[in-house]
Amino acid sequence: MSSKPALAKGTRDYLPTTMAKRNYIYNTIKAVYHKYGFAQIETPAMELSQTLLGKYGEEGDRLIFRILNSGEKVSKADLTALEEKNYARFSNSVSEKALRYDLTVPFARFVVQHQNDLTFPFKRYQIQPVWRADRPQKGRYREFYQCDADVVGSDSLVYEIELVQIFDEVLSALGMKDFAIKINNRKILSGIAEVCGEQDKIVEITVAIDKLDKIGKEGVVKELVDRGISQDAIDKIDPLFTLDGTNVEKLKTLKDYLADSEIGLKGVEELEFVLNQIEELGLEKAKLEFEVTLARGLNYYTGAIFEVVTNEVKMGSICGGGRYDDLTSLFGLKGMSGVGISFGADRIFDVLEELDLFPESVTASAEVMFINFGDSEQAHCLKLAKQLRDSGVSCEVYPSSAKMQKQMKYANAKGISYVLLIGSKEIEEGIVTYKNMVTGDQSSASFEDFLNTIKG
RNA sequence: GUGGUUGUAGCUCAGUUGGUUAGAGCGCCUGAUUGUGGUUCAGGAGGUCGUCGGUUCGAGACCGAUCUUCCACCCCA
Repeated sequence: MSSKPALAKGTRDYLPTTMAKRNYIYNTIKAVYHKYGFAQIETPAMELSQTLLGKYGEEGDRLIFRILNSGEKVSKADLTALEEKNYARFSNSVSEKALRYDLTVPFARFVVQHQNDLTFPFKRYQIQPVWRADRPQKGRYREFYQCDADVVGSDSLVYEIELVQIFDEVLSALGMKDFAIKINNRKILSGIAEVCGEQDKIVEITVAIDKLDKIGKEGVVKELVDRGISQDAIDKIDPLFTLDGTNVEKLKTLKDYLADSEIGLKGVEELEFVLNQIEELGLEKAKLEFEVTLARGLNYYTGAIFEVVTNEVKMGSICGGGRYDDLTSLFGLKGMSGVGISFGADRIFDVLEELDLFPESVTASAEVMFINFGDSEQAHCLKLAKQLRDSGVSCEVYPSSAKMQKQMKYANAKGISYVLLIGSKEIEEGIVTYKNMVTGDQSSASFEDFLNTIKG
């Protein structure tokens, strides 16, 4: 009884050429992370439900993949809860584990558990898949990779600066030319709420104004009304929609606007520091833009918030990040401010693909293939293959003395650069015949000369 | 989670108001070519028409459910 195989919704296989391109992205990111002193860690795909639930807001909880208890444990199912339609309680009775939703919360758990083994400020990076029970769309999957770098144990703005530099360095290295790092500060958003007299509605306000780009001013106003913000407050917020000019000009306006809010001014001050420092240091290709309407959904951010968008392709944000002052306190460790960023590798992949920015060399396979003419020739080729590999040349020996046509086709399909033809004649004369698969040229030489040719 | 959309050969897609044996291009295999791929020519294999059920004398086509794809919301990388 065989049935057609299929993948779970929103998941993908990665073919060799895709993998090569993905690794190119990961390696570029890793190299830069290393340059800034971040060390790699990994955490399990699954966490206890209690570690994840409640950390991403109500919406987030809904998108967490639950793992069903195994075997007899399902008998613990709380059927009363099911009858009462208390689905949350029922779920908890049959599931105690869940797939991680992002890398930041598991990292906070990790820091708390290993605090005695870590040196603070602790700089770590992590490249692993995360899972979300979202409805898939283009550039949006149920399993995707995040490439995070975080620092915990310091509230120094040095790290905000470093993280901006990392965004710039990685994306520039990947060949992107026109992208913007958008930056804002949650303290400014708190200040705005304060100035409007709606401190307790800060989440509602930020969620609404975050959409300015998408739904325009009228849309935001409508959303604010729907979310129960007073008309007075909306009038107060109004000037922010048209905030324009350079970063310096925007900051100046905001300073006046937030004059009565201590926290707001603190945010402005922090932002100003980061912008000034980056101004001095310079960036390769990125533009750093202060955007007061940038809010980001995750509600654990407390200071700087980042988002990176490319102007070359129509696509949502490709990176995000921000500062969180209190994430580890959820697990009992206070006073551990952290700041981190995340590259959305899958979206970056799509961008590079669309802009044709992957270097050709990325997908190259073995450089050399030996044609197989028979058992004794094969033995000879295996020796030469060992020598090639020892000198750092990737190669393979065709596994059987199949028809030449078949062997050549295989080499062609795999993008092999050189095919070596070594039959009885070549062995007798102590030479190799080699064919350049790009030009089609073929010649004979000693093995040493051939080695020099391809290494040169 | 809400509304819509898609599914036919390995891939990209045709397939008339429901009517014999479901097609094309590309790819794949074999041969022309027993030591030559990428070009050419000849031949060949490959389909439970996403799945299950229904309507009908008859369903790839119509209806329902379900899965999947993509899109707009929600939210987000």
